[in-house]
Amino acid sequence: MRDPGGRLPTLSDVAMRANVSKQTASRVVNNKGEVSEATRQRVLEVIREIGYSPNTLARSLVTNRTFVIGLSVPNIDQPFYPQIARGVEDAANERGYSVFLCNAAGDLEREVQALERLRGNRVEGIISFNSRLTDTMLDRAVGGVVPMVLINRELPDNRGTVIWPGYETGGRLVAEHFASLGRRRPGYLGLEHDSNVDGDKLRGFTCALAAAGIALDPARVVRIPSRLGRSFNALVQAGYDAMGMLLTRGADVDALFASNDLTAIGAIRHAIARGIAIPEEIAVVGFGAANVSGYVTPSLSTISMPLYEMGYTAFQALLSLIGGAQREPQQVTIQPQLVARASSLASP
Amino acid sequence: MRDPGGRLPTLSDVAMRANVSKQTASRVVNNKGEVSEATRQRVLEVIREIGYSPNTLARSLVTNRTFVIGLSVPNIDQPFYPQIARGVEDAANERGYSVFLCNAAGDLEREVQALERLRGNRVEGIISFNSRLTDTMLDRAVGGVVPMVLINRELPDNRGTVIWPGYETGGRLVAEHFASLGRRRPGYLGLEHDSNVDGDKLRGFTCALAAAGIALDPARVVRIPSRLGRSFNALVQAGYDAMGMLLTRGADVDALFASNDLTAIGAIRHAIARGIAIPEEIAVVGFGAANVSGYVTPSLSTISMPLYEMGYTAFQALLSLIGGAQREPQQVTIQPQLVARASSLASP
DNA sequence: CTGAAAGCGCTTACAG
DNA sequence: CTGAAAGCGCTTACAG
Repeated sequence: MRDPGGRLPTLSDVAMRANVSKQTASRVVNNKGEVSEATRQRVLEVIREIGYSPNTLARSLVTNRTFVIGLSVPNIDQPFYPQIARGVEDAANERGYSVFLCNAAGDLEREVQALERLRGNRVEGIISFNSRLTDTMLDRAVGGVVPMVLINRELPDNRGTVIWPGYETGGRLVAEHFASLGRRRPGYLGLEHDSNVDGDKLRGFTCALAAAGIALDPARVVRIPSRLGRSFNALVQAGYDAMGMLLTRGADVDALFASNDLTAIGAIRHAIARGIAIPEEIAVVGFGAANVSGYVTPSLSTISMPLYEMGYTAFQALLSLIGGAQREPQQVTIQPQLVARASSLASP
Repeated sequence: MRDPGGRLPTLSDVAMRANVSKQTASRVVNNKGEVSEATRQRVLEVIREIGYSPNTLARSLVTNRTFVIGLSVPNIDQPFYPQIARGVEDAANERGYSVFLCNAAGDLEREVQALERLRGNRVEGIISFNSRLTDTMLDRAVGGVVPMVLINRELPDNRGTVIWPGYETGGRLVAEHFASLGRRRPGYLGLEHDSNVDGDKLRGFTCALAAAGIALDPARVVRIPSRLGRSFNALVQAGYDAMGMLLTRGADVDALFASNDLTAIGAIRHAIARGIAIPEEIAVVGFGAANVSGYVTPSLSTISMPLYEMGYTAFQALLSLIGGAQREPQQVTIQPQLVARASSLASP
């Protein structure tokens, strides 16, 4: 256990019991450098005997490499993030890296602490999703010295890599979908905290609507005031309430684009509770392709982001920063797709 | 960045520029030991100037403490696990600990590698959920020397702590629910990989049924052959298929207990696709209280486990192992609750 | 209130 | 093929 036995066996212990130098023991542990077969076997046996496992911390101290990266997300307990996390971790493991997971929970102080802790642990890089930190906070936390890949956010000096999902394209796809369905009174249900993300979605939506000769009436736009990192149920509830506001306001929408699958689900539930037929009276499209969206009733049309691939790509981008292969600031865009389901299509 | 500038500033750099010894610099960094206000200010300024951040690895090497724990789950991209992970991480952060997350993905080799990596990083303890490793594999991987909390699994020599959710109680609750609804032909839909977990659920179910004078006909029991760590959609599909088997077999069930919310959802979809009314013809109850379960149609009755609390408790148990406060092997049981919804109740 | 020395467990040149 | 020495960045007794 901990205190009683004290420390774990070290390389010196191995060396001593095998009658070789630490140096030689190290050679067999790392399988590098020439060692006679006889001594190799002897050392390996001692290792097995005393249950030796190399102390990675000590190794890192001298090699200056940890093979660890940090991943910061607002809240792993929301759809989207687990799939992204899997993508990151799978990519990382394939290259011998481990992942520190941090939930920022939409709390600035907590996010700063998490980043500082990551830096203290000398992670080789950080992937940060939806960071709400200001440029200076970010700089202070990581000292502007840890390679970073940011998703949904710009970087201070164009250092590192920015991954920007095609939110604008997503908004455009929804607009074209509505137009093709002959819906002329579209509405938008967004999230305030996601200002830049939301802005992109709305911009794509508005532009493509305009191109189809449809105006987006401001009376048909609602933004949910909310902080990041809310729970699953809280987001559904927020969508429910927002739909209430929209309807109470008397907005006669015949199509609704909700910027998040969970708020879309809430909005639909509110509409149904009021006896409004979905999609006949209001066609609804969400965003994010959460797993849930295929199993609600009516099944939810949504803009699908390749989440796993996004995580996977993020790690690859980070790795090329770590390797120093990439000098120029880079911007990666990932394109979404429309998945049309019952909530927007006439016939299920 | 990485190679170019080379290493980050060290405590020696701070000491040199502040004209003090490393020792004194260390005292102000750690806020421990007496330092005159003048030198403290001088040192702090230098720290800010050169952007010094203590190297936790070096510190850990001498203190023999890392304040890091490992968390191994089959697949974070399934409901249940994210909420548990949040509970673990929140509890850990409150005590100054960080969490290494590992997805075992139902792959034994990957799980062993993950554990070895954790040991190499000298995590102070490990929480492992649903490990499929044999006792010997587990022992080899962690050297029987890292404090562990296992969920859903026994420990080799009764070392550490075992958390066992009240699966048997859960099964009993479902049986009593069915009995009170007057259902006399219950069926069971389980997962093969979860043999011990499944066994408990089934045992509780069977016993309580018997107590109510109802027999569980083996023809009404199906077990899905499956490996651990499957995706969300794969589990729903598995439930869909299993329901098909049950119905094809001609089992005339009037109530179904599915051991997992996702397989329950799949089973319901299959039934509906065949024109079977839920709950009128078959009452369905799932297990796990996944977030989704409240939003499908009909909403899914389920056995609710306090997932977040489970994670939180797991960390606390681990901490008491780490502190050496606890010597005796401990077994913690967490009790579930029935959440009755439309899939089992006559009126929604 | 401050500092010189030793050591945590490893690897990296450098000799032989 | 093998080893003695130095050092990674820190903290811990021990002196003054």
